[in-house]
Amino acid sequence: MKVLVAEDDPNTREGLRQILADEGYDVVTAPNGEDALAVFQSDGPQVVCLDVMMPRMDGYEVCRRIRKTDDEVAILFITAKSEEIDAVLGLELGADDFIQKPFGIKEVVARIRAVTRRVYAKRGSESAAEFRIADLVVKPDQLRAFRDEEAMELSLRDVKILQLLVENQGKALNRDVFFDECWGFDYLPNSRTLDQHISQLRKKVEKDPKEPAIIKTVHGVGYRYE
Amino acid sequence: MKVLVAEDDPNTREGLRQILADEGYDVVTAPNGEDALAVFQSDGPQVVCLDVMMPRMDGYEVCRRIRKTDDEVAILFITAKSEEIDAVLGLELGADDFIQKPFGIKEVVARIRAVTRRVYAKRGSESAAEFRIADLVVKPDQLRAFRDEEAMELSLRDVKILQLLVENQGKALNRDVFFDECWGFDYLPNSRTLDQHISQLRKKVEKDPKEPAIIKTVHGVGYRYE
DNA sequence: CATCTCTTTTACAACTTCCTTACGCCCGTC
DNA sequence: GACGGGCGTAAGGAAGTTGTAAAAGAGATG
Repeated sequence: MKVLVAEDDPNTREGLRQILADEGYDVVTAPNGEDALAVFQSDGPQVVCLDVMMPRMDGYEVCRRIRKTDDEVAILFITAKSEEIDAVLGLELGADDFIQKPFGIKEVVARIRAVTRRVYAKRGSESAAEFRIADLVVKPDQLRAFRDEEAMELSLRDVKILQLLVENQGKALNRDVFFDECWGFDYLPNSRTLDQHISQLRKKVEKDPKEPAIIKTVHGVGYRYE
Repeated sequence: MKVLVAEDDPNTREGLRQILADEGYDVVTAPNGEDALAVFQSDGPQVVCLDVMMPRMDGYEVCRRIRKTDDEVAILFITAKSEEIDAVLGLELGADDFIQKPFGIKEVVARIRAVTRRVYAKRGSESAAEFRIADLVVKPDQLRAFRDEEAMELSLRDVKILQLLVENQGKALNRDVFFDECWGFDYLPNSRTLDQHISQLRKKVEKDPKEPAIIKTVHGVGYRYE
C-alpha cells in the first residue's frame, strides 16, 4: 500500500514517513503542493496525506485537482489545531478524514488504517476473500471454514496456520516457521504450544482427527499439508 | 419534493421561494430558527435550506437538532460571503452543501438538484424503507422492528448496528468497523460502549438474549450476523 | 426546573482463549 | 522389543474478553 505525504515542514514530513514506513507502507513525500500533484500522478498512491498550508499550492487545491480525475484514492488532511475549520472545509472537497497536529503515532496509524480499510472495503471486497485447502473452503473474514454446507468456527490463529500450510503445500514446515508467521517475531511460546493448537485445529477441521487428512505430522520436523 | 427555506431576510426568502417553486418544488418557509424547526417537524420536507444567521435560533443549532432525529433529510446552508467559515462549520454538523450569497438562480437550482440526487442515491440505496434480518423486519424510518405482529422500539443507533450487520452478513466485524460506520470516524467512545449497546439490543430483538440467534459474538474480534 | 429518554462510562462477574504442564503413546533406532 | 526423544492431548491456570447492572451524563420535553 503506497502513501503520499505532502507536508512542507521537514520534521513533520520525516516523522510521518518513519511512522508509516514502520507500519509497512510504501511512503513517498512532497514538500509542496505542486510536487504533491506531480508525485500523485507519477506514483499512483492509494492514500494521500495533505498538509493544508503548503507553498506553491495549498492542500485544498491539491485535493480539488486530485478529485477532478480520481474518485477513489483516500485523502486525509493534516492540520494544525487552530486550523480545525479549514480541515472541515477540506472534508467537503471529497476528503476522507483529517489528522490534527500535534498527532500521536497511534492516532496517525489508526486513521490511515481506518481510511484504507474503508476504501478497501468499498472496492475490492472480493480479493482474497477465501482460499481452499483440501475439501475445505476457508473464509478469513468470516473466521470460518466450510465443508459442503457444514461451517466450522476458527480463531484468528487457526486461519493463519491454515493459510501458512496452503501457501507451502507439500513442504514440511518446522516450528520456527509457524511461530514466525503465525505468532510474531517477538513471541516465543513454549514449544508445545503449536502442537496444542494443531490438535485443537484438527478436531475442528479433520473428519477423523486420529487420521488427519489435511494437517500431516512430519516426525522430527513439524507439519505439512499434502 | 418539499423544500423548507429558513431565512430571516424577506427578499432572500421570497426570492428563493420563487426560484424553487418555478422549478416545481413544494416550498415552505420560516423566518427564524424556532419556526424552522417547528415547520420541519410538521411538514417533513426532504430538503432544508438554512440561513446561518437567524433570530431566535441560528442555523447551526437548527441543523444540530434536525440531525438528532433525522439522518436522511438534506441540509444546505445559506451564507453571506463573509460568513464562508461559518458555513463550513455548519458542514461538520451533518450538512450536505452550502449556497453563498449573493447567489444566482442557476446556482441555487443546481445545488438543490445535486443534493437531492446525492442524498437520494446514497441514502436511498443503503437505507431502504425496510430490511430483513433473521426473522425480523426492521423499519428504519419508524425506528422499530417487527417479529410477526410484535413490534419493538429501536433507537437510531440500534438501527445502524443492525443495518451494518445485515450488509456484512457472515463477516466477523471488529469494533473499529462498528465505530466507523455507526458512530463516525471522529468519535472515539470507550471501548465498552459497543458491548453495552449490543447487550441492550439483544434484549430487544433476541428471543433468548442468553443464546443470541441474530447477533453472535466472535471472541477477540467483535460481532457477526449469521 | 423536573423528568424522561437515550447514550456513555464504570465496575465486577462470568466466560473464553491461549499457554503451560504433565503423562502416556508412538516412532525410529539400536 | 527396548530405549529415548518426539508427539497427542487432557487438565489447570493466567490473561484477556465479554455480558450486564447500575450510575452518570447529555439532551429533549413538558
